[in-house]
Amino acid sequence: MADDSPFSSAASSSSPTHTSDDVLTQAAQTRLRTIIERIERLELDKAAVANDLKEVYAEAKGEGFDVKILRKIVRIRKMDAAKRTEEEALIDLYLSAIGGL
Amino acid sequence: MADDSPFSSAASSSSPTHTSDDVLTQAAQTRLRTIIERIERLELDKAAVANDLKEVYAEAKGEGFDVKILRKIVRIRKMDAAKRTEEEALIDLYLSAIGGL
Amino acid sequence: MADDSPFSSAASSSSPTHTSDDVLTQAAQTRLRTIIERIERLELDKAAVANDLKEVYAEAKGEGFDVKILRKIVRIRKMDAAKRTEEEALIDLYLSAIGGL
Amino acid sequence: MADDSPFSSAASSSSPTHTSDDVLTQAAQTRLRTIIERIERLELDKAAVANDLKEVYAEAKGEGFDVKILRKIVRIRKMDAAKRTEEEALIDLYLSAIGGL
DNA sequence: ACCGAAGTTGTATCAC
DNA sequence: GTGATACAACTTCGGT
Repeated sequence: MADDSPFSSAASSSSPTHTSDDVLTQAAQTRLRTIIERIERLELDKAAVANDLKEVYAEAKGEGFDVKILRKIVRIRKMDAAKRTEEEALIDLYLSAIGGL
Repeated sequence: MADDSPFSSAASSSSPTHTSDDVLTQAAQTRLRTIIERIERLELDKAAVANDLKEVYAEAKGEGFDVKILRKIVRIRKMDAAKRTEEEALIDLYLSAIGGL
Repeated sequence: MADDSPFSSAASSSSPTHTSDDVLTQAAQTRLRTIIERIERLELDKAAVANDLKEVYAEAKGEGFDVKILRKIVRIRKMDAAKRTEEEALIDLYLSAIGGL
Repeated sequence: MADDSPFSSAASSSSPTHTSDDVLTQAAQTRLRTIIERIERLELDKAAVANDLKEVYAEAKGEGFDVKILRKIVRIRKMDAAKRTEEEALIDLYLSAIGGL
């Protein structure tokens, strides 16, 4: 049961010169760096899209639409009817159980 | 596989006397009320603390301190602390990843 | 004090032919539809990026990297960046507080 | 128009020995420290209350209550009737404007 | 499959 | 009133 996974045991710091990281092979370190870079690149993309969304909402707001309501619309359209009904029923139930609003 | 959770299913209002549902047992209704009360009490506490904070900032402002700067200092100090915590957690994680200490 | 914002007030459904309200002008309705579409398109993009991220993590995991550690590293690096930004902002604030540079 | 506010102009660093902070008088520095401490103390309180809340919800969940619904209940009770009605009306309006769900 | 934790999103408050 | 910031809620993900 050989173990070549990057984070597993294997010995460390042969010398005090090394501040860190000789638990990982050179290859694994490079690979790790690549992975982190890909992730951070994707997070940038994500932020960009999020920003675009913000802009659309801002623009809509500028034209007089109510952003809060727009968001609710989008959310409701995403949610299926059954779930919605069920949730409303539970709310009513709880409310009446504690004696109304 | 008994089910004694407050909702389950079961039908409602056997009699018109009850404005509220009795899908929840009397006990569950009481319990629910208690929970809601505790929550609402805690939210009051929370509001009180928030108010105290506002007052401290207002007082500081009255003495000529720049609130925006104050907030930023507090924020940076919080970030410091958080980062330290995260770093410690990372170390623990590394340690466990290589098979405990 | 003209009001050309999409909602305002005004009454509804002059005729039973219309299932929907005509409180919104035809133009506003079209605009609204366009906005919703743009939003939903962007949410698709967002989901796609999120999916790519998941894949990178999954792949890394397949190579033996610990996902939790990876995430923490990314998180700490993000905090670093944020902290640096905050610190620069603080300096600017200090500078303006003492009357510019 | 004398200016004795802590953050205002006044000259600085007479010597390179001082890394910082002689823009503020000794008294102001002490005062600043006190303020920061009070703020951080209050933030601890705030965190404690938030934690208590979490516990109440967790406990309720343990007894079979649906946390999501509990939160909605609390929110609804806080929100006044008028607002709620208005919001629902707007949602219906928008929905019908774009031709239903 | 569930549970707890983390991240993300939406909302409200506050200062300008 | 608008933007920033802080708060709270909901969803997702990884682990068990």
